[in-house]
Amino acid sequence: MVVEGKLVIKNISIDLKNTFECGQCFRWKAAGSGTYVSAISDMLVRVSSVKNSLYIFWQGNSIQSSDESIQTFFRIYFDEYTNYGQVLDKLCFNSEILTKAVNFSPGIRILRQDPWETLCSFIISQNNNIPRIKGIIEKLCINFGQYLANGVYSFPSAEILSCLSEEDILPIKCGFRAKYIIDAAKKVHNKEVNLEKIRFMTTDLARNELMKIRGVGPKVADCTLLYAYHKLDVVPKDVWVKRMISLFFKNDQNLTNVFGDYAGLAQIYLFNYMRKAPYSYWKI
DNA sequence: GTCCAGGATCGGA
DNA sequence: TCCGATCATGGA
Repeated sequence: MVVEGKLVIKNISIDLKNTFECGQCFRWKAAGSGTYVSAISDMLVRVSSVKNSLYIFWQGNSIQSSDESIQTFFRIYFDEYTNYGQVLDKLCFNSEILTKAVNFSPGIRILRQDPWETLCSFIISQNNNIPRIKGIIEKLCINFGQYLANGVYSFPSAEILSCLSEEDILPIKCGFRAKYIIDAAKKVHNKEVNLEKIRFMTTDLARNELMKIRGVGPKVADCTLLYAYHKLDVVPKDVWVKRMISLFFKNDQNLTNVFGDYAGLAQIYLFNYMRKAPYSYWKI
């Protein structure tokens, strides 16, 4: 049985291109005319934004949830209730580089993605580049996910992947990360690492819990905390962020003691700026 | 051919 | 505790 629904969120400041292509997620695809398509859970989802309204359409095959609970899910997924304008104004007030970054790519919102998909995606991200990360995740979904519609597959569950061996996932060409994915799937499925309990843990405990998985270090754990669990103070430190800090901040400074509770939000704007702005924009 | 990519692990000092 | 080599893969 096909279930469909739609939701319009009014008065929300969001730039879909900047939000979906800033490096926090890997599966939203441009579908023309400013529209983006992806799979969330077992739903095929299509979104577009006009002026200050966000239009969300979904269809699924076996959705148990009520229409109302799905609407609530999307309001939280797109972080409707955080006032980005107010927060960013405050953060930018004392930071010239962040002001440039926000002006360069405005409208980035930090999504609340599925913890398992986020964890698995950032395990794949290690020592890798974004185009290839997307390719590997795509192959993972095609091989082991469920076909939805329009060429879109769901992300395979930890349960599905926990039954596989490293050899089984050779087709996705993830290299040395194969053993990490399998270990993560097993530990998440048997609740040795309980992704639901992590929601209620302090940041430090949650990070240590995630790092019980082989191939999950501080960076992968922090990306999961920020992009799935919405810990907005967490700053994942990759090569770009380290590069940026060495260029624009003093030795004893880090993004946490400059931007406080929203350092992770500052981080995604700065990360995106460093990667996409021409060198002449941000060079000293 | 070499270098690098949203890093983590391992062994040796 | 810290440091360097190594881990697959593919594009530049």
